[in-house]
Amino acid sequence: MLLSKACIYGLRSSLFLATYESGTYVSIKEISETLDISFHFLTKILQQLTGAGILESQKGPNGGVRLSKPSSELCLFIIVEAIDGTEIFTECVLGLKGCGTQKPCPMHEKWGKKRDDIQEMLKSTTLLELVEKGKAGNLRITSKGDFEWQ
Amino acid sequence: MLLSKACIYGLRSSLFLATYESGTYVSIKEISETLDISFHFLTKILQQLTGAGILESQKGPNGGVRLSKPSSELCLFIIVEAIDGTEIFTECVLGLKGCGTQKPCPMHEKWGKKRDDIQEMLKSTTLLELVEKGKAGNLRITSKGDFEWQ
DNA sequence: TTAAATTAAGATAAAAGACTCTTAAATACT
DNA sequence: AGTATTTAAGAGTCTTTTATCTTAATTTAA
Repeated sequence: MLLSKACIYGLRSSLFLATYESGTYVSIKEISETLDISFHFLTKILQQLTGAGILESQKGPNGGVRLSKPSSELCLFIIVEAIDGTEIFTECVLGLKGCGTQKPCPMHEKWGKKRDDIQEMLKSTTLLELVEKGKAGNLRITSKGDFEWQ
Repeated sequence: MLLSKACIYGLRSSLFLATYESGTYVSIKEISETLDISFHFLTKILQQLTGAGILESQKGPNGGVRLSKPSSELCLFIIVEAIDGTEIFTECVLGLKGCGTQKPCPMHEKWGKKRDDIQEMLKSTTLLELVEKGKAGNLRITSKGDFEWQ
């Protein structure tokens, strides 16, 4: 698995938040129920995103979390970075520490290209783009597939 | 991490075995010491590769393991497949079960391409190719980098 | 100003992955 | 035959990830 579960949940939640009108807080309970993710676990993950400045949170009734920027300005990369870090974009496919152009492994060049491709993809894909694609094709963001795009 | 540690150790060991003259058994102890991998853990991993027909094993003095085929006929994919399985080449980047062309997620197409690229790379890369590359450039297959190509 | 709603934070538990230890089985060599 | 060497196999431990439970802090609204 390329991304941790925490990271995947963070991505799905961000995508879900991007379907809401900008500025409205959505409670974590609602997110966790809609996306079928453990509430307490999700709370911690979204705290990380809040800490990273990707989300804003509000306590109390009618509180919740929301995107800190327009969905057109949020790419997948910064969410992955905030939760899983950037190590996955630098680490050696053979697990060798310090593998790089200085002292590479035999796979370094080939793997480096694929890694960079993935990173580029995550950087160039915005939440807005995915929401538009999702709406247009009625695509899934839950395992059950019962999510209705607004 | 894309590949499990077990898988990485399997790949490194296979690469190491490919530096030996075809037919010679190499003891797991030697592999584990050279590549700095826990002996008992490695034993199990190599048992998996033996079970999958990628390696052949021989018990007793002067026993060990060896590649079952010429290194030119062994690609990285079958080693990954034997240890980590093929799920990594089919699973959804958002973790949605059953995500596919039938009922895709918004990332399905983009991620599918990257996944396929990686699979293609692993299928088209043989142990021989990596050994030749390693010898030519004195590249690393250990973390310490103290490995000497024969 | 009190009660309800909600995120924040810490402690705990369960599951999975990574690694270790022990014993058994097979084989070669003396 | 006996002994040392080596893989095979099973049980057990440690660590990280994933998930849960409990309590605290904040905020809205009646």
